[in-house]
Amino acid sequence: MLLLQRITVKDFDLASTVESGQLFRWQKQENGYVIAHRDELFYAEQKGNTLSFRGTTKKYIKNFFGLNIDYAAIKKTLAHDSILRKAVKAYPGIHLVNQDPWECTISFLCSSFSNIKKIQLNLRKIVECFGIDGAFPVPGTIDNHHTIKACSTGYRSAYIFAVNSKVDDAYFARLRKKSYADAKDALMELPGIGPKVADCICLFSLGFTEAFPVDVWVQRFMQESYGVKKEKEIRVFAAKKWGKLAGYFQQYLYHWRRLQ
DNA sequence: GACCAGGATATGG
DNA sequence: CCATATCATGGT
Repeated sequence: MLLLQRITVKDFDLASTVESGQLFRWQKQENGYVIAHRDELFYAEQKGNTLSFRGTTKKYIKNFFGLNIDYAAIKKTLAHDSILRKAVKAYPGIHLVNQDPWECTISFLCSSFSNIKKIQLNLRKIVECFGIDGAFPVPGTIDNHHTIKACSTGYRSAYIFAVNSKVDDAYFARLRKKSYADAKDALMELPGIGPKVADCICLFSLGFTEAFPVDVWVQRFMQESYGVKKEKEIRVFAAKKWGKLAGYFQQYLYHWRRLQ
């Protein structure tokens, strides 16, 4: 309880940001959240415009939660579209989280045809089996196929095992320097990473805000609201309509439509 | 291009 | 208790 540092925030809501399906290693507490990410472990809570935290630095918190991004401007652009306005109004404080690309990759490899509860279970077990002192295992160390399967990852275990030996932190550093299209193409060469998972990694961990992950909920929304049905057409539509802001919109849409 | 497996969890009947 | 749905991908 002691020694909470404070940051004044605006246009930010911790709860909907944490619970909007971008992050998986968190636990809800009475007043806030314990959040684990890569080798960070911190606690955060919010009361009004005050975000309080302990266990990490102010710099990390600001970068992780995108607190220096001008969300008022993003939402203003968004408000031109009456359909999107509803989604944003419902959860006006959602931010995109700036994740570690390695943990993000493993997380979304687990996500295919799964659900948030189960992904959380998978990651909890992976950290138990392969991590050291509760930190997320470093690239190259999720290296036992049998154990990965014992983490309830099912058929995804083969992908996790293969990707573990194909990437490292330097690989992701190189991706950041590429264009969005090139980074996505590179990711899709990895086993188990298709367009959806590649877009999640691009959006949540590599800073490509034009990435527009299309899952069942986003697909439903896009069909209902704009009459675009096919996954590929949806991505083209979103890129044309929203450009660099597409990823922000996706996050509002996903959370809103899922909780309908 | 359509269909299908794989597998654990939660939810609705 | 059983049926169904779930932030997909790769193989046939």
